[in-house]
Amino acid sequence: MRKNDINSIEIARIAGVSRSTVSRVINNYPNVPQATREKVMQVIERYGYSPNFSARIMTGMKTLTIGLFLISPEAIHDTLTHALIGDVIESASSRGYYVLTHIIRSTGDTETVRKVKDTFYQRRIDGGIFIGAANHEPFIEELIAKGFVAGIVDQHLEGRIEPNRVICNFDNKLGMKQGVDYLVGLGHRNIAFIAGDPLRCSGPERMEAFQDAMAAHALKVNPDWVLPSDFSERSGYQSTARWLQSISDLPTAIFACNDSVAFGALRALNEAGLRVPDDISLMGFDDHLLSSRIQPALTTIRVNFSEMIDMLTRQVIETVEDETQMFKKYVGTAELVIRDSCRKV
Amino acid sequence: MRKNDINSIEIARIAGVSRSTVSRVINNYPNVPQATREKVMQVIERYGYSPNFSARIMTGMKTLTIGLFLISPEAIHDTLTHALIGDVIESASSRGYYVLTHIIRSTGDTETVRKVKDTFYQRRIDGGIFIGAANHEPFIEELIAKGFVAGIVDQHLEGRIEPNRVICNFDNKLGMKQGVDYLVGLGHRNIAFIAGDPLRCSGPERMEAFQDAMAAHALKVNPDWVLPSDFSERSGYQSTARWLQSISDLPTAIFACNDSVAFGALRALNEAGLRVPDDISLMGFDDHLLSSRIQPALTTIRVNFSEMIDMLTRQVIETVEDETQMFKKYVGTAELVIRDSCRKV
DNA sequence: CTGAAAGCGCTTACAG
DNA sequence: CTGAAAGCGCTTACAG
Repeated sequence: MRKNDINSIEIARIAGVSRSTVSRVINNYPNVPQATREKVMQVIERYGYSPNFSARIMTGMKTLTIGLFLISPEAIHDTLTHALIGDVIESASSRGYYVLTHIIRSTGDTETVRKVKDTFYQRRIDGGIFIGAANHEPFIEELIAKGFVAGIVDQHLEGRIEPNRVICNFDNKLGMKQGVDYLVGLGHRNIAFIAGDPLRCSGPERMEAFQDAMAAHALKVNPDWVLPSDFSERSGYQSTARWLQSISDLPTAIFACNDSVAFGALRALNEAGLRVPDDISLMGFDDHLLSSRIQPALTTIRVNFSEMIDMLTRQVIETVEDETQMFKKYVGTAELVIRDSCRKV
Repeated sequence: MRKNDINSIEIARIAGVSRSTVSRVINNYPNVPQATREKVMQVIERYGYSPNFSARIMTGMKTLTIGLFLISPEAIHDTLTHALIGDVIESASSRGYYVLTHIIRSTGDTETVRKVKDTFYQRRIDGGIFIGAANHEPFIEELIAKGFVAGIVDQHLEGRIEPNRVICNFDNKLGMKQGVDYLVGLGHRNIAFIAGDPLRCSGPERMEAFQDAMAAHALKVNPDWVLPSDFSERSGYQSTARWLQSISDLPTAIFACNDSVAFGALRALNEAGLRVPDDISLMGFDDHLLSSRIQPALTTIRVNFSEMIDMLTRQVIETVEDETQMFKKYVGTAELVIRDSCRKV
């Protein structure tokens, strides 16, 4: 009772043809006369037959499934990540693809990594998308080397342009420049920076872009004012709290590597009795869904995650379907959004 | 190069045993001597072998995959739905399960529904979870009748307690009672209600609970003050805007069937020049992530979606793994959260 | 304890 | 245009 108990051999018998012909009809082979095709189709419809998926895969057919792998040490309660997941599913579904998702708590967990790799090796998916990966994550590189198609968010490897590699980024340089220009325009000279995860591509990239943008105004970056963090609200909070206790001089502004970190920093600042923007200005990056809602509304750099994910998903699918595709990289633009968290000094 | 080119027959040859034995080792059969087991395991490790997934499924093994099907006419941009998806993935991943997701734009789209059903019939998944389904959605009932395990959010069918049916709800009666009691306690007598999707279980259920709670205070529900809607912000907005133009008397409070609808209603009220809570009080249901952030912060009934989803996912997996499980239903509690959108009259 | 063989349900050269 | 047969890679009674 728990199986679709009719198979191609039954269909063939009822239609009075061979399984070969049934298969040809299903797979739209051109060399089937219209009359035969219709006769077979009628039987297929009548019995609600659809070919067994696993059996088809074993013959090397596509799975119409894209893998989505989230690399995240903590439970995923971040609205932004949730939205990214939704966007992948949305984009893939609209193209008739299923999405097979799994969370990788740690890339050091060999069993989970193994399961994820098997997903490719065993052809459960046609290609995969990775969110939260370190730049140059070895097991992903291994998959790419094996020829599997992989789409990676926030990744950059100089010179790696395999046709089965699809990557996407934002224009961090442009974004950081706009943010720093704006702060400098407000009169800020002493600007702290909360850095992102050094292992992720955009961590060092935003940091470097920040330094370049400062240098363009002939401003120095005070090493005591560069805080470590990892893109999470929690670490933004902890890092800022610790830093506030350790320093004597305060900058007039803080540029956080992203909005989540800015949320954490804001909380730490408030707890230390500092008001934003009256006592200190705070700038984020990403334009998180909540950024316009918090108190004070966060001035930030807007990037378009939905568009990026849609592009990435689309290109992964296109690459899967047409192996002659070339290396693809998407770089989303960035734009300053002025709200209430920065003020003139 | 694109396949895991070693198979059980090769492993068997190298280890000097038969494929049968390799299979027994992999599947932890008890009747394999320790020495043999280790010999085989070593070869498996060395070659990074893992059995082909499709081939295993064809022999009737489990897939360790749960389906997640979202029934939603529009693109999913709702934070709450995103969070639900994340929770399913989180819960399933923590139990070693993959999640196969697909969006169903319309249950009238026979091709998509067919693809979803095939997902069960072809054993691509061990069981499925449905979000956004109408109460008594025929194709889901068909799957349950066939013996597949299905977990359904927001569903209730009197007397349907098949062991492979898993459902979850919130205590709408309790929630509505608390909300109405609170409003009445603030002096409100004239309370409008924005109803949810009549096809979904909690639509009529919340409506009825509202009426019961009103009746308990001997209050009548004015039929002109019952607005249709479908749980979406858009419909909350449209319905409220239209209603405001059509009526002469205003109630002193509006109870929305959920927070999204309340957001829409709030916008319509503001556009009509009405202030919440000064001119009219507004109460939501669900405690949406944004409810504490909006202006004014929304008074609402809090339910715990994460816990509900985790429970549902867990029970679906347990039912899949142990067919002797009985019918399971989860009813989450509901609790009043007082914020700023309701005032005394 | 272990191997040979059947069986799962397809697709696709191959031969006609 | 179409069928018989091989092959995909497993698992699991069956027989020993």
